Amino acid sequence: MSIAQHLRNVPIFSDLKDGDLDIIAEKMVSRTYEKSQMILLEESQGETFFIIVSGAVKVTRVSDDGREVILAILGESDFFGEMSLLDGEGRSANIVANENAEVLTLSRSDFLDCLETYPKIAISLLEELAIRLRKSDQHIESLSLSDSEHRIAITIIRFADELGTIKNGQVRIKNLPYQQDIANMAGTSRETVSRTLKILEDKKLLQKDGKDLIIFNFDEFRQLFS
Amino acid sequence: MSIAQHLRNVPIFSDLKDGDLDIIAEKMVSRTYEKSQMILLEESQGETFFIIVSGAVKVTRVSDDGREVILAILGESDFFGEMSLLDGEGRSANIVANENAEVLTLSRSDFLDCLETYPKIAISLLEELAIRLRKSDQHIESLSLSDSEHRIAITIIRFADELGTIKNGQVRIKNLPYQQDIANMAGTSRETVSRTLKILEDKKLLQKDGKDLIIFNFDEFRQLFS
DNA sequence: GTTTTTTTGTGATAATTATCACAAACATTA
DNA sequence: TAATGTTTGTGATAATTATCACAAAAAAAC
Repeated sequence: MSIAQHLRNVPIFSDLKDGDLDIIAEKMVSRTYEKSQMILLEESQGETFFIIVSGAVKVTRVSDDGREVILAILGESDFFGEMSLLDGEGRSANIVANENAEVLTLSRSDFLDCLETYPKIAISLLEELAIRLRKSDQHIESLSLSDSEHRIAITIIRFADELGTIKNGQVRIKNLPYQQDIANMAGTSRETVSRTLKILEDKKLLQKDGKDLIIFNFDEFRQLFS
Repeated sequence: MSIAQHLRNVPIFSDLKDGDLDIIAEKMVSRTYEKSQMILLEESQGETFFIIVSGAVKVTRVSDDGREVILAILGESDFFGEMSLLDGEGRSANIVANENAEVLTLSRSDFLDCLETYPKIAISLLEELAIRLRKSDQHIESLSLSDSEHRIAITIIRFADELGTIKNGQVRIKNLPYQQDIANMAGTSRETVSRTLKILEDKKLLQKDGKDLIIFNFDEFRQLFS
């Protein structure tokens, strides 16, 4: 698939005409990263905008003593790197390839030019940031008010929304992330994730299938926990 | 002060020329709310953009069983209501007047017109949302990784940044919010806030002075906890 | 197909923090 | 100023969850 064709799948570019897409596509550069490779380091100057073509990355913050919080796991057609381009601050998070990943990059100046030239992109980006802010707010609520079972369930719902495939009411999350990653997202410990997944299985709400996870009735599951 | 003069203090409008400010100012309507009055209700359709002229509001989410998380406390020149205007979803949070408050409002269509007409506003708004997202990320990190003492200290730092006045290295937060509100922001209990404030006083890091709170050495305090 | 490494499962224990129950301090109103 | 309502302080206890320490299972490397 050509770069322009990839761009068409990215929400913030989807409003543009083909010609405009081509112009932007020409400015983009493709890069690949291997699993576990660091893409962006916190505190470094942010000078690039990224779009994920394939694979997945995790957005993390790491505390002084090395413990990690996962803020999000992003997949195909998601983008990142815009924040420090916009507010001029340094990076606020690390980005690591969670699987082998192919990305498209746009330089700071080309990105800002884009916003000026195509106000529609700016507005789409506003929409996207509003959605992310909303998700953050939900995340904060969940961390503040819920016990670990709920937080873990909500984390699973986020994975299902992001990475899952639906088949008559049943969701399959292919390649469920490691328990440690789930824990780092849910703000709990790896052991608690292990125990809680078993509890949810005992309650017949979900089931492990190799590396995948199946949620039997996703609507019910969501209603139960969020 | 005229409406246009107020607007000049608001970051997202500060780039505009006087003439443009006047045009926008004409479309705005002033409203006042009394302490504890609900300004926006979660789940209601979002049709208005708000700018705070005086007073303060709190942005909250409330769980089914009535417990509240405070996402932010906003003051003079802050704005809110943009999120559901942008992504078309219903409100994600409640807004309650935390003190008597005067606000300016702009209708959904006038707000969106503004973005189209003045791309600079859209870009400033992007910057502001990026800043808020960054703060949310920090909040998530703190809830995930820190113990209650740290979370409470970080909450105090947020208040100091938002509401405090500096005088030779010492910050005074006038009218510190109730312990219950601090608890709802820090994701802990009111009693723990009470006990922790005492611990921080014992450590000679801060001191209560009537309704105010004084942080003796703000730089040191920030360094200790964030 | 072994060996080695990584990931997951699980018990026992410790640490943190919530909750409950009041008392004290402070504000507000009568 | 007394009376009432709110907010804060503090002990005792209970509940939740982290941590530690391994064993089991699964995956990757040899």
